[in-house]
Amino acid sequence: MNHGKKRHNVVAEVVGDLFKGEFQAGQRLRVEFLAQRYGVSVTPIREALVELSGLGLVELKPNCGAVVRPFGPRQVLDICHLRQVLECEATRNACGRIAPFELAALEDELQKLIDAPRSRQWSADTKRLDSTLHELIAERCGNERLAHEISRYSVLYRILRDARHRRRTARANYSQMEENSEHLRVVQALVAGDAERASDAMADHIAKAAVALQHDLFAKKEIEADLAETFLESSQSTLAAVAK
Amino acid sequence: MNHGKKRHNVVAEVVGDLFKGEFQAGQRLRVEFLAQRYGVSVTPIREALVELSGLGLVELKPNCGAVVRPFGPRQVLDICHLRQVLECEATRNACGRIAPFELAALEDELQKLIDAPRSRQWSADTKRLDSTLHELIAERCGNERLAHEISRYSVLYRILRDARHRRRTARANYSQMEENSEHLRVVQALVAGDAERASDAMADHIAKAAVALQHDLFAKKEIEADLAETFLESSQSTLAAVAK
DNA sequence: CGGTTCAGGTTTGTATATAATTTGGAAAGG
DNA sequence: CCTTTCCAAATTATATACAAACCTGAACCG
Repeated sequence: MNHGKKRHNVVAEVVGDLFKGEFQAGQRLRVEFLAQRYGVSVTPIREALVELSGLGLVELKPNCGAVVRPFGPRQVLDICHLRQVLECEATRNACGRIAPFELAALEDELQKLIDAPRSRQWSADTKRLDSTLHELIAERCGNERLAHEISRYSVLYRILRDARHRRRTARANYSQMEENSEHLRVVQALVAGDAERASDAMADHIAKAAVALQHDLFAKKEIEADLAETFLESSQSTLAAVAK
Repeated sequence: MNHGKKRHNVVAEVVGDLFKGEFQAGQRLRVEFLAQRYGVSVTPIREALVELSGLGLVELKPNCGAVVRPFGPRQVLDICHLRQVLECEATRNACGRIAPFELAALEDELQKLIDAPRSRQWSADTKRLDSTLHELIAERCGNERLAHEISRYSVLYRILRDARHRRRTARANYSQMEENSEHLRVVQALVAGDAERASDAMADHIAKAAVALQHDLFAKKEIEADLAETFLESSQSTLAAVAK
């Protein structure tokens, strides 16, 4: 039943454990240890380590095995930064390549969600529309490779987001409410055919999501200096400069 | 002596064969076939396929093996586009984080190379400075992950560049001559602390390299429409818009 | 104290066996 | 003739055992 997906499962479990802080940075991951931990043989483990190395989560030294790379607030921010760069470019390029009726449908649904009362269903719909919009933009950006990279990062991001969701905080809910408005601004810019404004709206959306992630995943004191705020500000100043 | 690097070798050989057009798009790559072709056992092959999947060169379907993804002018352009996006962001962020004496040394060497006569040594120096500058910018961009992604793409790009070099054309030499001037403009902007100008210079540099690659790697008729020129123009119009 | 050597443990590669799954085509039915 | 169903061969995915190369760390020697 899960034949042919063991490697994938192992990758997901290791990523989860990494994000939960189960592994220390610099720790060596021995294949036999992992095999026993996850209840599979060493073959899928070895392949999973190659994949994790490609994701930049472990370093694979020849003849020396895998060591886990540092993972903390800084790395979460780096991931969000990459996501911002990739998705903004995709948004800029997707502008004009999405049919008006598709945008109209999205705009309609988003508007309804903004006015609708919060509920379990509302939360699920918000999540669904988030995926829909981001995937639509990636799919239509005209660069399959860019779409591929975005999908690579959405894997990481989704795990982070779910980890945050588990520690439901007031801020998380607040952030989810804002999400629909931020998405709406992106869609409206796309409708208007204004690529730069759409990209800026996307940058703003991802920057705000990054800040929320920082606050929810890590205790305040863990956050060095004010990395996250700096990220947001620099993002906004870029916007301001372009908007003239 | 080869121990611990077979997977890496297989990846390099498959990439080379892909770029040489040995494999058709959509073709299934059976592990046993590849094992025989490259003279290794199936384990390194499978691991190499996982890595190639991460590079986006093959698609890995569960229980169905690997199929090669399309590779042609469009894909080369996509690679260059990604490279442009990543390196421009790195350049913008690296601005102000590179010591003046390092920049001065680079500026000096570039200036000398521009004035120097062409020779085998000159060509080697040009290549060396190219790596030095791009690596320096990636290293100092303040985002390890961004640096990691750039390095991933430099692997692909370097193989493409070497493939072009094998088919030495007049255009290739001409393009290499321009390279030093383009690099110089990047360095000068960094010296001036002008992040946007540095990023724009980098965008221009990579766009021109992309166009040269297109013309050297593929016969004119193979190039659908005028993809490459479009890329260059859109890149320049973006620059123009930002420069106002 | 610094460098060398050596043994143990780990990774990497090879070989083989088994289970699960896909695939392609043949047979059956409409 | 076309569609569906089903089976068998091919292939992938996993497990396991083992040999060889290599790193690490510690004892050892100068």
